[in-house]
Amino acid sequence: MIKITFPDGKVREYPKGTTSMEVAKSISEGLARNVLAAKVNGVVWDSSRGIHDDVTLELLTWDATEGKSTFWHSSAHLMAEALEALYPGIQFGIGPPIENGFYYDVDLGEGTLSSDDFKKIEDKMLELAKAGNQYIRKEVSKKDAISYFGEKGDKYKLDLLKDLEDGTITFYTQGNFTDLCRGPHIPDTGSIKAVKLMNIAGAYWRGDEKSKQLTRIYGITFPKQKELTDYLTLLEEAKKRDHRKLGKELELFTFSEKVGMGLPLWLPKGAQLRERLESFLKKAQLKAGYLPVVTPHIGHKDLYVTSGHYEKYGADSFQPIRTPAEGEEFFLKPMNCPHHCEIYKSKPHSYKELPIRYAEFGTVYRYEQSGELHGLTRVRGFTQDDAHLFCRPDQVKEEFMKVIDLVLYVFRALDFPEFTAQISLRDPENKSKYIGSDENWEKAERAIIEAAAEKGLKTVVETGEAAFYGPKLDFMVKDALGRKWQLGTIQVDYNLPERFELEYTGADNQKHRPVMIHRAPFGSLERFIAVLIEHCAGNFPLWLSPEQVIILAISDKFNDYAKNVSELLKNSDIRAFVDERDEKIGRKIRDAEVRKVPYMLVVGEKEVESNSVSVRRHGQGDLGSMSLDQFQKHLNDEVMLALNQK
RNA sequence: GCCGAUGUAGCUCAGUUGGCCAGAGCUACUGAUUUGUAAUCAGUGGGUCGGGGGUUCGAAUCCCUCCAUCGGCUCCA
Repeated sequence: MIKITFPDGKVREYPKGTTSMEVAKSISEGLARNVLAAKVNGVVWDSSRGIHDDVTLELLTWDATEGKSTFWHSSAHLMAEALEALYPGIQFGIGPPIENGFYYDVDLGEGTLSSDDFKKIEDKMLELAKAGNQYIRKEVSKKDAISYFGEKGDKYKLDLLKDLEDGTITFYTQGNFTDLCRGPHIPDTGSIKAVKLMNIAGAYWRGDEKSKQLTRIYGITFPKQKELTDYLTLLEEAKKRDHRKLGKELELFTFSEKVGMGLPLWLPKGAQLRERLESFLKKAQLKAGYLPVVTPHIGHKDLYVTSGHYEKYGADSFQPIRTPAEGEEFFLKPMNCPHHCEIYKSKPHSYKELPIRYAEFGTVYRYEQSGELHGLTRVRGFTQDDAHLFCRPDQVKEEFMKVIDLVLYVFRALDFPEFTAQISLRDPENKSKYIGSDENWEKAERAIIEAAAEKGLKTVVETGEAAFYGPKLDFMVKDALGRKWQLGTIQVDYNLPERFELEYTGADNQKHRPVMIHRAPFGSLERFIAVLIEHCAGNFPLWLSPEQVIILAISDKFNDYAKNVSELLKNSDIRAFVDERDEKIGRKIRDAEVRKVPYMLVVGEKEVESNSVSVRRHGQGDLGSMSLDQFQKHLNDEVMLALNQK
C-alpha cells in the first residue's frame, strides 16, 4: 500500500500502482469525469500513470491552470491529427499550450493555408474528438524514435530528437496520430467539445530568423460550447478597449503616412493628457531629489562611438545626418544616457554629492522593423521619462528602493492594473558576456533582489535576461488583449561609467567610478498611455481627463449662464467646456457620455434661478443639484483622493 | 525584415459570376426647432474605391507590383 496526501492534508491509502484516475473514481464519479491530469509530487502527470510511492497528489480539472494547459496541449495534438488527415505529408514542428489556447508549427511544403481553411480543420477536429480516442503514452528508445520519424520524413522531429537523451523519450498516440512528446495529456479526446482556430502566422523554426519559416496555427478549445462563446465575447469586449480604437474615437492621437509610420501625432486632447502625466511625475521627482536637465535631439557620432551604441546598433539605426560643409555625422538620439554622462562630466564630483539624479523627458528615435510597429506601444519616436542616477556602489540598493517607491506611487495614483516585477540577472554559465566586475554584479543583483523583496513586489526572476551592462528590474503589464508590455524599468549600468570614464573623488582622495542606474517609471509616455487607455477603457481619472467638465444648457437661452459657470471653473484650473450647440439636452448628454467626459453640468431655468448646477457623472447618471462651490469641492475631493494616497 | 490577411467618403460599413453617372448611417455645412438627463426634423456637400501598372469593349470587382494597416515570428540600447 502507498500513502497519498491530498491538498487539504488528508491522507488515504491505496494499492501500489493505483492511477490518479482510479483515485479520482474512489472519491467520486463526477470528479473522475472532470479530471484532466494530476500533479504528483508537484509534477504534472497523465492521470492514467500508476503511482508506486507515497506522494502528494492534486487532481487537476479545467479550473486549474495546469489542467487547462494539459487540455490545450492535448488539443494541439488533436489539431495535428486533423491536419495530417487533411494534408498528407505535412511536417510538424512544435505544438505547445499557451496562455490562451495552443498552437502548432507546421511545414506544408509547397502548399499554403489560410483562415478560409479553418472551418474544415475545426470540423475534422470535432469529428476526431467525438471518437474519444485515448492519449496513449509509450516510452521509446532514441533509436526507435529516430527510425519512426526518419521513415515518416519528419525532419523537425528528428532535429528535436538530436537534443534528447536516450531513456527519456516518450511518444503519445491518439487515433492515427503519434507525436514525440513529453506529455502529459488528458485521458481522451472526448472532453474537447468546442474548437476555434484563431489565426495563422509565420514562425521561424526554433525562433531563429535564419531558419525556415513554418506556418503557425493558433487555436483554442473548451470542454463546453458555452465557454467558447463566453471567451469570444470577452475578446470582443477587449477589442473595444484597444487603445488604437479609443485613441481615434477620443481624439487623442493619430498617425499619418506622410509624416511616417510609427511616428505618433498627438492631438490636443492627447497632448493635454501627456502634459498632465508629465507634470505629475515631474512634481514627484522634484520631491525625490531629481535634477532636471535638457539635451538636444541629435548627438555627434563620437558620442555613440564612446557609448558603444554605434558599434552595436549603428547599422540598424536611422542613418546619420551630415553637416553640409564639414561632413560631420550626427545621429538622432536613440537614448538619453550618453548625453547625461557628458553632463556628469562637466565638472568634478565628490562622494559627498552622490547620488546625483539627472531627469529628462527625452524624446528618442529608434529604427524599428516595419512589421514591428504597433499603435502607441511600439513606435519609432517616443518620449522616455528618463533619469540617470550616479551613485556609489554602496548606494545602489537604497536608490533602487527609492525608485521602486516612485514607480509604486505612480501606479497607485493611476489605480494601475496588476503588474509583475521581472528581475533580469546574468547567466552564471556565461559570465564573459557581461561587462563589470564579478563583485559589483553580485552586489547589484543582491541589491535588486533584496530591494524588490523588501518592497513586497510580486517578482519573477529571469536568469540570463540581464543586459550586457547590468542587471535590471522591469515592470511588466498586460494590455486589453493580454499582450505583455514592459513599462517601468530600473537598470544598473557598469558599462557607460567605464566608457565615459566617469569619476568621483572618494573620502580617500582617490578617484572612483560611480555606478549608473537608468530608470523610467512610465517607460515611455507613448506606451504608458496606451496601456492606461486600455486599463481604464478611456475613462481617465478626473485629474488626467483632458475634458473634466462639460456644461450643457437646456436651450441656448441659458448659454450665457453656462459660459459664466465655465469661466468660474476655469479660474480654478478646472478644464471646463460648454456645449453650445443647438441640440436637445438628451443629445448633448449622449455625446458627452460617448466622449467619456467625467462630469456634465445641466443648466436651465431652475439652475439659473437658484444659482446652481445639476451634476451628472459619466457612467453613473444624475447626482442632483449643487451650488458651484459644492461642486468644486466635490471635484477637488476626487482628485485629492487619487493623488494623495501614499 | 519574414509569413498570412486586409485597404471603398472625416468615421463605421454595404457593394465582386467584371456592365448604365459607386451606396447607407454618423460627422461637416445650411435651415427649421427652444428643448430637463444617452441620438429633433429637413436639405446640401463630400470618394481618381490605398498608389502605380496590366488583362478587357468595359475593372472597386481579375492579375502583377509598391505602400500602409491588422494578427503573429524575429528584434527591441
